[in-house]
Amino acid sequence: MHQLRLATWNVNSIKVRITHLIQWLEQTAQEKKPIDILGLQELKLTTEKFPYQELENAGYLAIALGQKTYNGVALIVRRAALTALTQDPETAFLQVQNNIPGFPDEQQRLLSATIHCQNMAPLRVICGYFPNGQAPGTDKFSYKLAWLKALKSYLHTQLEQHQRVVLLGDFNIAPRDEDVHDPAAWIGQNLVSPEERAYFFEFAEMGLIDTLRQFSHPPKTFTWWDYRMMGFRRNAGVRIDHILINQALQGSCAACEVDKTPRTWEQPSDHAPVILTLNKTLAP
DNA sequence: ATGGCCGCGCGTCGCGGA
Repeated sequence: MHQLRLATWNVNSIKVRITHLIQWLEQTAQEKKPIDILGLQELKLTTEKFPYQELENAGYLAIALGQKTYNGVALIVRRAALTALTQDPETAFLQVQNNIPGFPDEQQRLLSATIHCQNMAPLRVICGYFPNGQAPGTDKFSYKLAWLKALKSYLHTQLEQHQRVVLLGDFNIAPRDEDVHDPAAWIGQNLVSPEERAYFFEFAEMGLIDTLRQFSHPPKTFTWWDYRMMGFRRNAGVRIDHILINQALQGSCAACEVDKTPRTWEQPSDHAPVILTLNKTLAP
């Protein structure tokens, strides 16, 4: 294949959603659009309880960083997409980094690894489950801003150390009013506050590109819909799950889409996956 | 219509999510 697909999906409990995940991976493969690299968020279980075996049976290798009940992130990669030298669990994920160096945190929210796929220059993939923040003025909001500040500093060093960087995950930030179904109703809330949005645009100033906005999409393209109030049916959602790439990858960017299919299934996650298609390149 | 959903845990409600 001359293309590589990266995706992000907040599964809202991997234990509950493993069947959906496997089904989605199989379905996308059948459609000749296999997911090669996937970042997961909100595992809601400890690392040792992660369903490594189910994913391996489906042809995927995984690393996970979990905790009981809350948070938790994972990276998975399609074994067939890896190079001959990296096709085993020891070498599929290189330079693995748990959480943000220098930012001690009980909450498991960030996982970085370097991945070597066939006919593709190595990718530094950073998978994040950004704090929700509850509401401006709360302790959780202060924690969110502190986390974002630490992340920004980490991204600076990552961009210096790695040629090709992908930052994907549940950012819990809707960057602009067009990313919110009813901007007036959201004024004063988390996800849309000027402080949170400022970080998103600082990432842009650092050269990180919001890939969905590289392409045209219908108005009201969202990635999360409230379980309540028939949010999905009314398309009352927000766009908070993102895939950002650095400028070295911009020329390889072929498509970015939200896949709403799994959100229509029985007992779905409240988030839909986002998929980025890259044209493969070995050029420096 | 100002509230409606979902997942988790030692739980029969409260918390967190967004």
